[in-house]
Order: sequence, then structure tokens, then C-alpha cells
Amino acid sequence: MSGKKNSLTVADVAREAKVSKATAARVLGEYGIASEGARKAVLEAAERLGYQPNDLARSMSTGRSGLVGVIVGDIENAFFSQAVRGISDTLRAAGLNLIISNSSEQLSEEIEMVSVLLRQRVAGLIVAPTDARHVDHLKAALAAGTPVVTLDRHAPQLGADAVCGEDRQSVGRVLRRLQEEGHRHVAYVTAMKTRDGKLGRLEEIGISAVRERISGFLTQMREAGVEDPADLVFVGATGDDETTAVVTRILKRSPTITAILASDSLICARVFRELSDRGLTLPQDMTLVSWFDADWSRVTTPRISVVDQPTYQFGQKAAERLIARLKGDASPPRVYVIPTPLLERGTIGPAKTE
Amino acid sequence: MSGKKNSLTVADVAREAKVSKATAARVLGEYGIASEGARKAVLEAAERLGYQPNDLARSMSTGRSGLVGVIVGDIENAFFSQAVRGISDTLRAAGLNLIISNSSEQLSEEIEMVSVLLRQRVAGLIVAPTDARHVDHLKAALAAGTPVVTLDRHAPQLGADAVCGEDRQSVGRVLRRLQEEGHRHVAYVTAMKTRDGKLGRLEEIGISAVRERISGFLTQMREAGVEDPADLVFVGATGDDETTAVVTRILKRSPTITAILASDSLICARVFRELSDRGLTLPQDMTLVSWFDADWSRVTTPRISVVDQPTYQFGQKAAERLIARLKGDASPPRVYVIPTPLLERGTIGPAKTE
DNA sequence: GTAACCACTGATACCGGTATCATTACTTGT
DNA sequence: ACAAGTAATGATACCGGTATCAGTGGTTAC
Repeated sequence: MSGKKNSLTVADVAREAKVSKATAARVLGEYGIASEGARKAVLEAAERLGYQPNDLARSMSTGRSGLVGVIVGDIENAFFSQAVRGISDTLRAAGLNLIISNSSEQLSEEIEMVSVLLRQRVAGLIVAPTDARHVDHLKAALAAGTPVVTLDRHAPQLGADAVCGEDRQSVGRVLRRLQEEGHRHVAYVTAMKTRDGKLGRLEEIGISAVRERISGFLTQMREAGVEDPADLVFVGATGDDETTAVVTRILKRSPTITAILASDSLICARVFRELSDRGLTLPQDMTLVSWFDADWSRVTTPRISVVDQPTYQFGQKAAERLIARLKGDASPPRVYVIPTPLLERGTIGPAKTE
Repeated sequence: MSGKKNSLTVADVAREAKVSKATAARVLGEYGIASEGARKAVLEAAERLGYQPNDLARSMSTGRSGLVGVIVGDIENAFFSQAVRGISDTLRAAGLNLIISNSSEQLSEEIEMVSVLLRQRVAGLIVAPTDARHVDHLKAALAAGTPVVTLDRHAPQLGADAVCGEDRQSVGRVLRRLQEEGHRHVAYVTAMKTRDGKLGRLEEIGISAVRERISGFLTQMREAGVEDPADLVFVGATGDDETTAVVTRILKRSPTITAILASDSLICARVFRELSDRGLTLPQDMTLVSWFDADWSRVTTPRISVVDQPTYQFGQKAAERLIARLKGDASPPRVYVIPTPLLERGTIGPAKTE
């Protein structure tokens, strides 16, 4: 079939340069010492033959592998693809490459991916863990000496560096701002799926960022004197139709509910469209705030107010931490929090009073 | 430093199972034959010890490598990240993984990336080549037995499979539709950089998709009797400020110019925002059509008419072709054209007549 | 003059798998 | 009963690098 027979080896180069394999390997691998003459002869021979080193073989014998595994929920989502760009740029600068995997936010797939990456003997792992309660596979990687950094999420019992946004604080910040405008009943819309379509126990939420935000939401709402804030958390906004249904349910409770928080840019886009389709004007008829500053947030009318999650920076920081660990940094694991400020644009207005 | 000492080998498992290394390798590697008893003993020993195969070593000795290299212009761009998702899903189903690289649309980086990936002995390459005239590095990969598929772009002299959209036809289709509406002077806005900020010779455009579209644009415009269509191609819309400048230049030539074609969704977003900032109403004051159906195209008012480039499918098809080649398909290279229909929404209107 | 040191080199074991081949122990056929 | 075939196994070479170690020849030190 694919007869890949032509690959040249150091031995071939050595023969051509009339030196030993060991000497050729030293100059090609840039280790040890070699005389100026030998070096020139080998380099010229390599050039003449068109020698291409084999990194597979190199990592085999050194044990180190220039490859870092990255597992995200969905690269198609700008949130992650931007983070991946940050990771990629940073790793590349350190001479590392990345293998990308999609977990589709499913634990079983994540476990499978980790196994595949470990088989490839990646130097390290950057993961957005799907479930903070099930991280044994990551813990095993860590124990086996493969550093792990979690992205956007934190799993305390894992004992790995984490790079996160200010999930809890940002939701508090937004709510306080809305409360200033007189909003009392604010809906929080998230893609999270639950068995019965209702918000269950907080400890059962696997994605830490989601849990933190909802937890912060409930706390802040209770502090503001809202009796049953769990009723204001709308889960299951996974697709177009589901989000439409959620908006319908929210509007049925209008004018009580005067503001909507969208947990990501996809949800926000769908909510925004639903609202305008129904003839509502923002922010007069409804206040809307989203997480993640998608590239289109400033093209709508009015422009959308967002909690800016600079995921490129998330990625950068995660890659930096991983590189540090690879270089031997053995300090205790830390959580690195990236500021996620509220960017006020045109969709925050005073609460509509009936 | 990173003492990675614990890795178990087939030899360890063999010892534990009291069989030879060869037998253990046969059952763990699922090749050759082994008795039921031996199989059970080895599997149990592997389980007990927690053995994890080393794919590096495996690829070393087999020569095959389960990894496919992907080089795109920018993963951060939804156009590519969607394609990557298609590639990823398809490859995964065939038991392959992918290494992602960003060329930032720079030939030098692309060449470097190809070299890195080849060193990793990837099984194949999926590339969006930055310059169709400089593909020697890809040709070399092909010659060395590593199959290559180009994505979204075609380099005839490369002799590799290509997966493309209907670049030339789609621009003709759009223009004919606009001409029906009475538009004669249509602007085409692209991110392409040129030395002097003006459109040079077509043969000097490296990205084939860009060249095809502009070429199609010029042809169709000439057919419609527009005297100097090159004046209507606006290049260099690379960032926010640059695009603003382009819009300014276009509007200066209004009301002559009655419609704008944006070559990608980033440009479209910026053009759209610029137009609404200046108080223009679409489609009454200006017609706008973009390439790529970004997720936000349907949240604006009015919704944006787009040439739908289903890049997930681009990716799928490219991965399928690569897999076929890997399986030994030696048929002559082909160009696979994915339909890119015009989705008419709200931004196409009759030409404003003065 | 020779011991000690130095730069440089080559032979070879090794990384952890796969693949080949020879060997052993059983069947099976006639 | 004996040749031939077959299933199962173990020993070992091999993939293409790196790393170790034992020389070799030349220079400096006393």
C-alpha cells in the first residue's frame, strides 16, 4: 500500500559523511560535542540527502514528547476556539505542538480522549473538565507525571493548576448593577441539561463554571430579597428550539421578569433573535446581558452588554502554567483567576414598571 | 525534573503473566494468535498492573502513526473552527487524532508547520494552503508518501485532492441576482493584503479561493457592462480600522455604489456595524451580502443574506478523502466542490436610484 | 618524560513496541 | 506408524533515534 520506505536515518547521513552514527547523531541532534570539520561534513551530507529527523524516535528514546494534549467541550464554539488560539500561540513559542480533542461535554468521551492522549505520551494536558466530580482519569495522568492544567473550570480534588474566569463574582456584579436599575426578577438561561428540566441540587452540576455562576446567582438574588430564585434559573437551552421554548416561558412570566442573563453567546444570539422577532425593543422592553464578548456583540442594535471572558488569555495563561510545570515548577497547584469585567453597552435599561 | 519512570511495558506484563514478551505483545497488540489461556492471563496481568500501551513505540516499529496534521489560517475564525470540527469528528470515527497548527496565513509559518508535522511522522496532512504558487513543501510531503488534502483552496500544480466551495460560481450567482435588482456598481471587500493597497495582477493572489472570487467578480461585472470593475474591489480590510476606512471610501462613491459584498463574516460584521453607525438602513440604503453563514447572521435586523459555506462539510469531506488515501486509494487527485448556495434573507433590496 | 587533562570519536546498549522465524506439541491423514 | 500440517509459543532482530562509556591522539604541567 503506502510504501513509506524512503526515510533516511542518521546512519545514512553518517555513512555519507564518513563518520560514525554517534557523531552524526550528535551534530544532528545538537547535543554532545563534535569538531568543526565533522559538524560541517554531517550537515552537508544531511543537506545533500535531504535528511528529516524523526521526532517519534527521538521522543521514544528521550521520553519527552513535544506534544501537548488539549481537550475542550467544542472547538466550534468561539469561546473555546479563541482559547485554543491562545494555547497554540503560547505553546508554539516554546517549541511545543498541540493535539486537539473534543469531548462534546461528555465525560465518557473525555475519559477516552485522555487515554488516547496518554498513549501518545503527550508531555502535558490542558483540559476543560466536563465533570469536576469525576476526575480520576486526570488524577491518574497527574500521578503518572503528566502535568495537567484545567481551563475555565476548576476541580478542587484534582490538585492541578486551574485557569478560570470570575464566575461567581461576575454574576454578582451584573445582578447588583441590574438591581440598581430596579430589576428584581432576573432570569438566568443556561444550556445545562438536567434530568427533569428543572434545576436540581447544586452539587450535582458537573461543570464548575456553571455551578459557580448559578450558585452566585441564587445567593445574590436571595440577598436582594427574591423569595424563590431557583424558579428564575432556566436550564436546557441547548439548541434553537429549546431556547425558543425557554424564551416563551420567560415571557409568560413577564412583566414580572424584566431582565435576562444568557450564559453564553450562542444562547444570547438565540434569545436576542426571539425577542426581536416578538417585537420587543431592547432595553425598553427587556434587559439582556450575556457572557462572552462574541465578535458580533457590537453589530446588533442595540449593542449587547456582556461579561467579557478573554478566553485567548485563558488559553495563554493555561499554556504558560503547563510550560512552567514541564520545566519542573513543583509549587503547590493554584487557581489563576482572569478578570471578567462587565462591558456595558446598549441592552441594560431600567426595569419596566407596570 | 519530570521523573517519568513508572511506565510499564509489555515485558513487565509478560513477566507478571508468566509468558514471553512476544506472547504478551500479541495479545496486547491484538495481532497474531494466542491461546485462550494465555490471552486471559495477559489481560488480567495488564489490568492488575494498570498497563497503558505506548503508541509512540508502536508507530515507531509499524511506521504508521494515527496522527493527522491540520494546518489552517486561523482556528479562531469560525470558518476554520467549524471545518476543524468536521475533520475531527470524521477522523475520530476512523481512529485517528489530529494535530492542529495555525499558519496565520503566512507561507513561512506554513512551511515551518509542515516540517514539524512531518518530523512527527503524521499519517497525512490537511492544509489550507496560503499560496497556491508555493507548494513545494507540500509536494515533497506527497512525494515522501504522506497524503495531502487541501481545504477550501486548490493548488493545481500540487496534484493533491482538494475540497473547495463554488467560489467562482457563487460570486456570479450573487451578482446576477443583484443585477436583477438593478445593481450595477457593486463593491467587493476582502481582507487580502497587497503591497500598494490596490488590486494587482490576479496571478499574484496566493489564496486560490480569493483569486477565484475576484476573478469571477471581474468577469461578471464586465459582462454586465461595468467599465472598470477592478476599481470596485476593495482590498486590505484586515482589521477594524482598515475596514472602517474601506467603508468610508465606498460611501464616498455612493450613490454610484449600491451594494457591498463582504468576503467573510468578520468583514461583514464590521461593515454592517459601520453602516448602521452612519444611520444607513438596510436594504433600502445599501444591499449587503456576505460569505459564510456565521451563527449571528440571523440575529441582526434585518437578517443578513449570505453565501452559505458549510465548512463542517468541507472538513468532513477532506477527512474522508484523506482516509481513503490512507487506505490506499491511488486514483488521480480530484477537486471536490461543495455547493455554496445563496441564502436570501433581509439585506438584498432594489438598487437605490437617484 | 610521563602523568593528567582535554577534545573528539566510535561501538553499543537502550527506549517499547512489532515482526520474523524457529521450535514445540498436537492433530490429522493414509 | 509416520509424514505433514497446524496452533501456540519464545527468542530475537528491528524501527531511528539518544546516552553511556571506553578509547584515541594531542596538549599542558611539573
